[in-house]
Amino acid sequence: MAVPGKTSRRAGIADVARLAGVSIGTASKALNDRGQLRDETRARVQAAAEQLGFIPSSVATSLLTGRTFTVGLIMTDHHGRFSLPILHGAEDALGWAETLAFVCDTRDDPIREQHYVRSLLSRRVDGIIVAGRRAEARPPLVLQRAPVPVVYAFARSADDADCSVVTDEAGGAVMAIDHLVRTGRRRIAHVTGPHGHASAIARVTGVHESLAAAGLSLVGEPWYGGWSEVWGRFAAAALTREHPDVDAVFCGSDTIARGVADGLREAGRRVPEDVAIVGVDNWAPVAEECRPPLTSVDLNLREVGHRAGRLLLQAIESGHTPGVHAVPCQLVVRSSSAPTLG
Amino acid sequence: MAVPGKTSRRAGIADVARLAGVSIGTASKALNDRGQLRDETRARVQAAAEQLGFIPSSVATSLLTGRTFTVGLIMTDHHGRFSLPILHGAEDALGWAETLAFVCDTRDDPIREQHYVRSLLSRRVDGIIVAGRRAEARPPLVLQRAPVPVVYAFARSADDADCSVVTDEAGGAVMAIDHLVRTGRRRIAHVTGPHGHASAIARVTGVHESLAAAGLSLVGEPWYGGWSEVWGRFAAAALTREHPDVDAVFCGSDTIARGVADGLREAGRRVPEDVAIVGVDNWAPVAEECRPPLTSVDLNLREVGHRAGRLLLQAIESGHTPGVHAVPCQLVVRSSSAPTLG
DNA sequence: TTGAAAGCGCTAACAT
DNA sequence: ATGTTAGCGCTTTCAA
Repeated sequence: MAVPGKTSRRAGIADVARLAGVSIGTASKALNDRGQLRDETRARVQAAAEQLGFIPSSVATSLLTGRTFTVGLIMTDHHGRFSLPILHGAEDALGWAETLAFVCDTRDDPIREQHYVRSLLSRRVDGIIVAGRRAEARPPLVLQRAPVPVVYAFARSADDADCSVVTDEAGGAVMAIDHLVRTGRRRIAHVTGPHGHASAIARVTGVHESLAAAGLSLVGEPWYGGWSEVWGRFAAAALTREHPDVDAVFCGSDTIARGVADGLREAGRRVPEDVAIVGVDNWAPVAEECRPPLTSVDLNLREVGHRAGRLLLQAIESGHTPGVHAVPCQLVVRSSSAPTLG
Repeated sequence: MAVPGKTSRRAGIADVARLAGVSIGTASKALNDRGQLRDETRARVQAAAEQLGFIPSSVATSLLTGRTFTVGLIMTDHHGRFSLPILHGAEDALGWAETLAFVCDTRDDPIREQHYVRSLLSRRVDGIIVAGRRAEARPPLVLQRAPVPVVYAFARSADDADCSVVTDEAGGAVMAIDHLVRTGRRRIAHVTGPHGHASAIARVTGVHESLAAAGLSLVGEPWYGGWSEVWGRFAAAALTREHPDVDAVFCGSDTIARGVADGLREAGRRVPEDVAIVGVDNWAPVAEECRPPLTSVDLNLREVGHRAGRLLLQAIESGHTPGVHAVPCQLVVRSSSAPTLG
């Protein structure tokens, strides 16, 4: 009995043609449903292809057509909290293996990035998606005069002639505040990440805007600190001391929010009865394990990736769509912001 | 002024040759440092290539040589907690853009997997890495008679003639227990995930083995439950009730461990003074935010990926290395298991 | 030292 | 309805 499952050489279209007793050109037509062929011939060729386990080489057709149906996906955050959803969204848009993505983790190192870009260009990718790590704009990719479409996702390009897809961070903050106001909260505080961080700034803007529209104002100043739980706990303790009447806290991240939840509980406040909490990221491992589970603003990164993928395909096929495209956030309500019981 | 940075068509070697005033063959030799050429000619060609921003097409050379310097990376867990470190390790092994990886997220769907495999084969990848989601063996990939090397990472192939790289789960448990015993703990309990889960089973085996070697035995039976914090909190409460003299808990995951830490604290036990805790995964967002920060068994997934990448390259270049290759775990000590103070 | 030509696997235009 | 041929961009003999 022969060794199953392996042949020494991969079957090419020439082998298929030979087995089917036709010319290579005829085989090509039969396999691609083109030209005028007798049904019997078509069937015979397809049977031969089947029998040989023939899978056409896309490298040959790429050479021919100039299109590879591959894209590069450059990611800069190696923990993948932001890049992965973007990747998944992009995969959706790229049609599940129609177009395949080379994933390149640059670890935020420009040298490595340049290295990867060159490698991608040499592989003749049809386009490149750059998935950023933060809300700040990033310098555009250095393409060596190669006319390859690029779409920036999450972190927009500093050059507005480029095409970028971002989340509407300020809009997310507006959603959070509106939700709190609509569920009866009036004394709302804001605990967030480092001063000067673009995401923090955008959210603070949204917070003020939304509160002003409701005729309210923030309890105290925004509390700037870090993105950690320990900062959240610390802030909660200080907050209840300085503003005992606070009835809601909007946090710049789920991690901070979880810290705030623990801090409030330990300060004797009930969540959500006494104080409601809303976070940002809707990051399951944090939002769902929080006590109580966290209402959170989802950044819709998957949709950002999907949009980026679609814009990239469009750029490849019809043309460039410059500008910054904002994807709205989405509020996911859990127990931490249930309406006040009273 | 001309539009900068873009040319309508990509420069090919023919353009370089024309600009340098040599034949295509000569240009090729000059650019690849082959053959016998006058230094001046070589320099002239390289200058021309530089000027045109020429980047050789690897699709042409792939067609020629049959090697694409690409691999497929199939991942099955879309949150990426396991796949991402594997990807990073593999990237290291694949030489930072020397060989590029197509990332395929199958969402654990066999149909999608088959789809991706076909797509990868048509792109003539040199090999495939399959990054599994759990410790259980998985059915081997269905390759349509294509002689493409495959390495399974984390979840081994059910066929032992395949090449798999896994973590030494039992060994990791041994490390945890040894650490606890060496730091003076004697009454050790084990709280883990679902009964029947392969990872849980392997760790329990290691636990018993290691305790027996130290002349000890487990406090009670292993506590099987879920992988969540809430299970950890529940287990901690029950554990302190049933075995008040427990002085250490080894947990099947960091998430469980964090729950246990909170549960113990709320039951009035001090961690690590009264009870030490060790988790598994060394997952930063959990291990570092835990109160106190968690000692944890690192699964070394990055090394698993690295090893898988190296084995794949080896399979491509020299030959197949069948069998299951185990990568040892590594204990990362933090405060939750500091030696007893008394 | 350089140029010319064949060929990698495939498609498409043209010939039969 | 089927076969033949040129050529995608490049490397590599072989000839000059």
